[in-house]
Amino acid sequence: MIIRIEPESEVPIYLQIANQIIEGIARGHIHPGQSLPSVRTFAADLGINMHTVNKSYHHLEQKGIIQIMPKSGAIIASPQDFNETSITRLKDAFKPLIAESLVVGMSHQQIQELVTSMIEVFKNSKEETQ
Amino acid sequence: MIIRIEPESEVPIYLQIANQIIEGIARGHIHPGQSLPSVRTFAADLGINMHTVNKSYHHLEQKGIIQIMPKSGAIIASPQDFNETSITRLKDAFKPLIAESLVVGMSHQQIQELVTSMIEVFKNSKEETQ
DNA sequence: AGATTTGTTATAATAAAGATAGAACAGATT
DNA sequence: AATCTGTTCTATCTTTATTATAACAAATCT
Repeated sequence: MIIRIEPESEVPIYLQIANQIIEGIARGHIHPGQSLPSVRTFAADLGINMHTVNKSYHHLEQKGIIQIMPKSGAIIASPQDFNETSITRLKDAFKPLIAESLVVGMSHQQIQELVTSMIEVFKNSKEETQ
Repeated sequence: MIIRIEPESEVPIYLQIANQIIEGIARGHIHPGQSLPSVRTFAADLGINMHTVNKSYHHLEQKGIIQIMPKSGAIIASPQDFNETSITRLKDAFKPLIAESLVVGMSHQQIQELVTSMIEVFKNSKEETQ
């Protein structure tokens, strides 16, 4: 999986990595059960520090998206391993964005279309990879 | 409009304020053209620093949601004043959330239902207020 | 078994962001 | 004229983000 880091971005590097891993799973480039590169080799590939990658992994583990096996490595979790709190957190994250969309003048339909088209993008690239 | 600040939240105060103002507009508690409290009085009401409120306002102005009249005050902008870049930024913000929703195991329908129910919440409280 | 790789832990340093504080300025409002 | 407004400036403090070394012990590989 190819990950690109924008050092000048306002979003921190460890979140850029985490988000792109999540995207990679959604697109089917990587699958549950597969292992992620070690924090050291990943950091070397990206040209960044080991601890930054480590922070990404723990961020993903906290979300329940990966499982870190101490002294061994990290693997992508299966969807059935997720808890209800994941969805609660997602709701809280969606709320301000939907509010802003409405304030900006988007209609109910426009917002739905935006969401649908984005889901399709992920599902399409998943079909291509499978 | 009532704004509640959680000092222990991981989301910065200036964003809590901005998000709740956006929500207030979406809910119809405040309307385009209306003026926001001055940064000093608002800060006094919330028990926080003037500069934190000022940062909120400039954050909202950058999004195009309010207009700051120098040396005078801030008013809520009208939806027609918004540019296309607002929607582009929103797309980028939605992307990681939708990816995560899919990874967590939510179906296309479940995501749509989540979005729809949230939009309804805003629209309902808007009808009540009007 | 021995060497290597793994995540973990600890300490340290730097830079940026978030928040507060106080003060002064000049335009706008009353 | 007095007050209120956002603006600007300096300053301090805390937290977060990132990098840098180093050492440790469990897991893995050869």
